[in-house]
Amino acid sequence: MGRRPCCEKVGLKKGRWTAEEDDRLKKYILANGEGSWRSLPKNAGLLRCGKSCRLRWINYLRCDLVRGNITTDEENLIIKLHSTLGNRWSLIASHLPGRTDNEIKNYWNSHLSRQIHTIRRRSGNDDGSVIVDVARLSLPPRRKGSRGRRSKEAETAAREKTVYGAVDDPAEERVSSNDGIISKTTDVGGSATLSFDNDDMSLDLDAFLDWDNDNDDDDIKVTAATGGAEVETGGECSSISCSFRLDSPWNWESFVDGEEWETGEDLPAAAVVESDAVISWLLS
DNA sequence: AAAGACCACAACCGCAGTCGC
DNA sequence: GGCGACTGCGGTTGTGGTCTT
Repeated sequence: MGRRPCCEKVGLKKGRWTAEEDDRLKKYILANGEGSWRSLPKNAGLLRCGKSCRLRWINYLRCDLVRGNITTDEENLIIKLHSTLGNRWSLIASHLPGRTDNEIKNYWNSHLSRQIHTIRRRSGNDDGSVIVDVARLSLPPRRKGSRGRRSKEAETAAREKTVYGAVDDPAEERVSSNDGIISKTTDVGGSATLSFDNDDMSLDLDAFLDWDNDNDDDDIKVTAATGGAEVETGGECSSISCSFRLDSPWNWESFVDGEEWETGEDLPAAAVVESDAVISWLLS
């Protein structure tokens, strides 16, 4: 004998909840408490599956939910927790009061994974090595509803609204360590160089230069070098250099071993990319 | 102005773990 | 110990809103 479905499917309503349904469910649970999801719909006078009621309550109607956008702190925490816990959303959610596993899962899938999506298999290379697209890692998430490539104006406007690592003092540079992930914000004129010592890691130089070429205002200039020799385009590179205008706050996320690095300097030898750790984290 | 593309998020579905009989 | 009910979790899908063309 097979498992009985959680509820009789016939005649039950599906899809979006109405305000009246929400009201009924909320009143019932406030009066009778959570639980007994199977019998709840009938008792509350709802033509819904018990699982649907439970989900609606947990993800939307509960009083202790935090409304509003995920903050930068929460985002950093999610990234950190995901690096150690993987897709165990309920466990991750337990560390973020007022946030639900569904909310975090959706946020990850729609915002963070797209940034993480910058890791790609190197085409034509079957040794499992990967490419990290630093340009895309650095771009803020797209706004809802946008499609395809942004217009230059929209791209510039969105970048100006970027809130990554806001810096109060223009001369200040902040570096935060996060289990091998360094988030670096630079908003002072100068340059920064990111070097990869590991052959398994490289930059998608084409994408990076394409992106740079789309910026008319010259707020960021990119040059690239392979083995110390500058190249103009194409291929992959072992290091990049970027110069920043004074009024162009920018954020770098890279994956190094926790050592700070200074504007205008190469990464210290101890701060080479830990490709294995990064790859396993990104692919987890 | 309209159509189509794309994204964010709500909701659904199937599976697995736990509990009680 | 076996079985079914219940619950919770994670993956996936559907829908509505927004933006571009």
